[in-house]
Amino acid sequence: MTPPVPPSARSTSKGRHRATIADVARMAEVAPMTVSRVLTGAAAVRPDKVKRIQEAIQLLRYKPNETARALRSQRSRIIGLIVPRLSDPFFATIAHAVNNVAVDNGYSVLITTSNDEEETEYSQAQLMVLRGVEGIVIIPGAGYHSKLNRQEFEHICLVALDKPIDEPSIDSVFVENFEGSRTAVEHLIGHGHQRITCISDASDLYTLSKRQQGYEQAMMEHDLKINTITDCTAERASDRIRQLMQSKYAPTAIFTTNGPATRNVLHTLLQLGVKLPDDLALIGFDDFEFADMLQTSLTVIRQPASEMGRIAALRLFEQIQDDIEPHIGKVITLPVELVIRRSCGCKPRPSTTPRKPRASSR
Amino acid sequence: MTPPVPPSARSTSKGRHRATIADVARMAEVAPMTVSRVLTGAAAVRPDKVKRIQEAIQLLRYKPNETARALRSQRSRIIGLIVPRLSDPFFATIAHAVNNVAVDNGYSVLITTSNDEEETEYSQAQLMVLRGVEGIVIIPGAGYHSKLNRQEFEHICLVALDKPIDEPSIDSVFVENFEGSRTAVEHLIGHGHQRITCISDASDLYTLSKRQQGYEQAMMEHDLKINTITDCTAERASDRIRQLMQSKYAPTAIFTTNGPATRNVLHTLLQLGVKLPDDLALIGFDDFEFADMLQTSLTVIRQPASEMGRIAALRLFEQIQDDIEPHIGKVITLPVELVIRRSCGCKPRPSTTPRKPRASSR
DNA sequence: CTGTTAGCGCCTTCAC
DNA sequence: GTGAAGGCGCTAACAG
Repeated sequence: MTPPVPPSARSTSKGRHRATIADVARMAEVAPMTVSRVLTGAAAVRPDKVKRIQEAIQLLRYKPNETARALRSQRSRIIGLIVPRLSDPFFATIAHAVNNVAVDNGYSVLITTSNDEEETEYSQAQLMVLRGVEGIVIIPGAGYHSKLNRQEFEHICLVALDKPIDEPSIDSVFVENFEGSRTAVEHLIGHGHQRITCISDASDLYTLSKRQQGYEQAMMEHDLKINTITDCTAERASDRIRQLMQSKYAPTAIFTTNGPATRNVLHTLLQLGVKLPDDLALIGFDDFEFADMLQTSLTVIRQPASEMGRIAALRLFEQIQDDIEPHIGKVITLPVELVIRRSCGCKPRPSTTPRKPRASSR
Repeated sequence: MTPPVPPSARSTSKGRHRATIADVARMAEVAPMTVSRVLTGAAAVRPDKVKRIQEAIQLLRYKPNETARALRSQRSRIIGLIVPRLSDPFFATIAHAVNNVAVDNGYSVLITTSNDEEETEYSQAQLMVLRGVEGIVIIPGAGYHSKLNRQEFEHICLVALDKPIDEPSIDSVFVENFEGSRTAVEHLIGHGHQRITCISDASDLYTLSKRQQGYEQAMMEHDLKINTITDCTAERASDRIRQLMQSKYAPTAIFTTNGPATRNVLHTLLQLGVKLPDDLALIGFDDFEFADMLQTSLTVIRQPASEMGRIAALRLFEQIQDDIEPHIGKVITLPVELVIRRSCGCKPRPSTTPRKPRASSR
């Protein structure tokens, strides 16, 4: 039982062409327009014709060509998503959530990674527009001002995530970087610490500086001396931390402002044989898998990664569906959560199952 | 200095329409076709006209509509990528690499997550075809036979990654699941272990069974008794491991066959207060961030995630560019690597920097 | 080298 | 209810 070959079939190196709406119309003996109406439900069609058309669709295995639809209707049903790196679980989790929302809305996602490169981000965003995406969710890369504030993006739906684009009218979704950091540092202060150092890894200026500000606020409110290290990259971490721990103002607690900084610091502390939380207390911004299974389980500020992606995508679809002038400048800020484990000095609660790190969405 | 408005400009709720090739042709006083030739370089055009055309392009900020191009030329310059979950760092790292290859080839990536659901995977793959993707890289979901072996995918370029699609003619990229597992188990045997249990989490049948076979092979070659647990899910892990460790055949070493299994086992061992590697040795299949910073750093089999994505995408582009009948059934198998840390019982090498977990590509 | 014609597959518009 | 004409923006095919 070989399937019937569409009348318009031609053989190419890639095989037969798929059936078109004209093929269906011919087989059902109606006009292409009538088939279109059955497909889209745009207008009523006599039941007997509907039946003939549906039979033809079945027989020919007809499926509408979405590219042609997009060209004709100027609606691609595709959104774009730009992230710095997918190899970062935080961004990847956000991407997962964005995709789920898109699928729920009948949309597909065109994704790209900027690799934190200004030009890549810009050219890929442009390309997405040329491909007709109806909107873009972007996590701007670190270390530059995104060019997506340019005039050419003026009329396309846009939601910035995690960090802002330098243009006040763009909708944005952030977390409480300042408040979360202040909470974390206050927690350390509550444990009696006075010498607390804030350590960043010199990447993302926006989130890191907000978190540093939260640290500074907490310190100032308690009349404590501020000590911030901002260049604790993978290469320099070891030297900087050794130096810090050997200085006469060695801290009794550390607050790290993002995942990489936490990782770099932890690594060096392990090498130095520093025991958490006895020799030193530590709280990091951003949770990660296995944070609860380290030598000393880590107390962290958890960002709602999945929720961030979900909210950003939902906001994008609001823009798309309302058909509004997109750039309202709505800012949504999501709360973060202090997840208390052992590294801050808290005692483990005996009868409670340990807090699991970030769960995947769905 | 406001930019000139294209002659065809109309205002809509989303702002002006962008300039078309006809606008450029009009301004440069040539035929649209000539503009097209300048754009694509398909044929030579007289220098003076080229200049006029390029000026017009600049002035009108003309950019070609890629949807129209795709429709006309039947080449979307888009590939599809289907992964079970992006929240899994292994898949996300692969996705990152696939995207990089795509961008290098001037292509974009339409991504979707199947959430390990047969129907989602199938319908999303279909949708991608309707959107005109020139090929698909797919990581099939666990727990079912992918429907992408259906006739309707017969003529589209396809590369399966990590696990096979039940159709021998589809190109595939795997890792050495069997060999890697045998190596790991032999390593444990080399440490003198005789009672080694193999633990899986009841997810992906293909990779897990290959890895179990590798374990069994190593055990049989050394006349050791095989003991395989296949249902060590997050819910049951705790009971199963307790039970195992208290039985009179309690193992002296464990081999876990994937990341989740490793995680589940580790978690329970921590709760039970089992010390690695003294009370029990452990090797897990699949490396992860922080594997080197756990209570006892973990010895693992590392999969070349980034390389897997890169190779799969390259193979897809070979299919696309060669314009061959796609389904050759080429199988590429990548080697894995035993990363020795502490949990297997090896002594740390003093003067060496610890092996870092999976690095991100680029 | 350049322009004309035609049409990719679909849907908006307007007759009937 | 239904169909014919036309065009979304672009380029293949063919003249010249």
